[in-house]
Amino acid sequence: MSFDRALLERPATQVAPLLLGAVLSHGGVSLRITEVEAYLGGGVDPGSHAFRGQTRRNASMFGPPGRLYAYFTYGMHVCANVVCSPDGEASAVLIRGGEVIDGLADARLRRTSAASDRDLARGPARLTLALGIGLGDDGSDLALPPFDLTLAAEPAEFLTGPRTGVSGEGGGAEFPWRFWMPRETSVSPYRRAAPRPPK
DNA sequence: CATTAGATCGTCT
DNA sequence: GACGATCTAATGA
Repeated sequence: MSFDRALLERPATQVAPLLLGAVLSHGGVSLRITEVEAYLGGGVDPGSHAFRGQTRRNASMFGPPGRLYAYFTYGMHVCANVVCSPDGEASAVLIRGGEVIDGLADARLRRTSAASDRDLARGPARLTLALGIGLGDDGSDLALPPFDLTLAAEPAEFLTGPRTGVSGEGGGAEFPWRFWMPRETSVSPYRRAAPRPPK
């Protein structure tokens, strides 16, 4: 197989740095992952979809590691996670950014609004679009076609900070679970969670 | 570069 | 009924 599944049987916070530099392929496009965020289960992570236990949407997070957790948000976007932790325990790593290294033509066709090649997969929703990942792919095994995930041979150098777009308790400095590779232009710009209007 | 508004709908309370 | 693990286009410095 394309990756050691046992490596993913750990909490997402430990798996996240291992995914930096890994290559994810789907839909004729391959990209080198440069930015991720970790989300835990067990009720310890207020920013996680699994914070209040299992629901229909987050069921994949509770499944075996090495599968895809894809969800729909903001009425129009799909985001992709790599499921971590043993079967029955929920945690996942959100893939936030990457550099397209193969299938540039296909990626451009799906991302007609991208201003430049570096924007093709810069941001979680842009990334799923570039790869052609949809809700129907939720639960797919990333080690099997049409997917492939190959971890980097050498551990990547990385930086950490607060997670992007997470509001409430999970958005603070107590959860510095965003991981990215320094000097990579495909890392998405940090955005604070949108504050709700004054009344 | 920075900030802002608007789009848009499934999910959970 | 409110709120998103967001993006794009538009505007101003």
